[in-house]
Amino acid sequence: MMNDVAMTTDELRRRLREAGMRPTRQREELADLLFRDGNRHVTAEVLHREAFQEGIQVSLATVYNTLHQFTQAGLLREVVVDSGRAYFDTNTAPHHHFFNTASQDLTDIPVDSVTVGNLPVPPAGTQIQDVDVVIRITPRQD
Amino acid sequence: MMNDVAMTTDELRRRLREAGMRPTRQREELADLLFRDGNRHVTAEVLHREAFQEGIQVSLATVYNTLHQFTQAGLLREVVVDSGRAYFDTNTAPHHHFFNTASQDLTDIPVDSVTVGNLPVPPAGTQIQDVDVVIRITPRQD
DNA sequence: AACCTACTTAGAACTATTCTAACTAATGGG
DNA sequence: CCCATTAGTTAGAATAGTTCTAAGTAGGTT
Repeated sequence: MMNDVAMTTDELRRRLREAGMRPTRQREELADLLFRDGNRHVTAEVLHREAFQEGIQVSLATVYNTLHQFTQAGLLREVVVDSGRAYFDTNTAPHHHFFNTASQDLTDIPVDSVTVGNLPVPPAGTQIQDVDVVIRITPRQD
Repeated sequence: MMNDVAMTTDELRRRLREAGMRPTRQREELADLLFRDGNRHVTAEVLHREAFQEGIQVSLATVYNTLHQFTQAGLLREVVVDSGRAYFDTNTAPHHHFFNTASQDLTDIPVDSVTVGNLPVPPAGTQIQDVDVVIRITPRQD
């Protein structure tokens, strides 16, 4: 199944219901912002500001709740690249990230252009959950 | 040069001087905690508590300052694995990490047991600074 | 419509971190 | 050795990001 980021309203409602969530105005409008224009990487603050600018009335608390609930439901994925704020990625397929430390900008790395080979054996009593590769980049000084 | 984590007082003083820092009691005692027992991964809170337990008088502000200054001087390296707190690693040689999401425990992955091959070309105008691999692990459910 | 329960919200609370500005200590010159 | 200079330390305030609380609101069901 391909990661069809642009999602219809019906598709979204179905997925919310499957996850035990009611399709509320706030969740639908935030989902529209998140999924209508292809892959995105947002923080709670950024999404909240963007909603406000579009005239969508939603509190910051609801933005946080929604981001976490969507993540639980598999609609989003959290990406850890900064020890001060959480980023959420609409692309839930396995892939890795560039993080521009100067601009705080997070972008996807095309799946096949990094290969992580030769995975280590996890410590006794544990199992691997995820393998995250973050390539930190800076503006090039010429 | 190998990463000689256990550092003599003289070696430390030299490195502090090189980085333009005076060798103060607080910096020397924190350095001792950090480097005397091989590789460690600490948060500011943890190091501060540990110092307190050993009878070392140092404020939390100084712990933060010291961790950042040591990082600047190349004695430590910050590892980003949690969007809520910063971890610092005494091992500054290139290597990657396991992060146990249940226990919040961070451990090194032996250098050669992961290979990241086939690095992608960074976006125009940028250059690669670091490649961080974090393998998130959980307790195994049997 | 009425009821139940999930959802949203403002604001308070909390956690990690940084800042401020007053004191203290290391260093170097006389 | 003492003083002046400047870096460093500190308590506490401030800030940033996030979560919590408890009161009101709105889906969904009957």
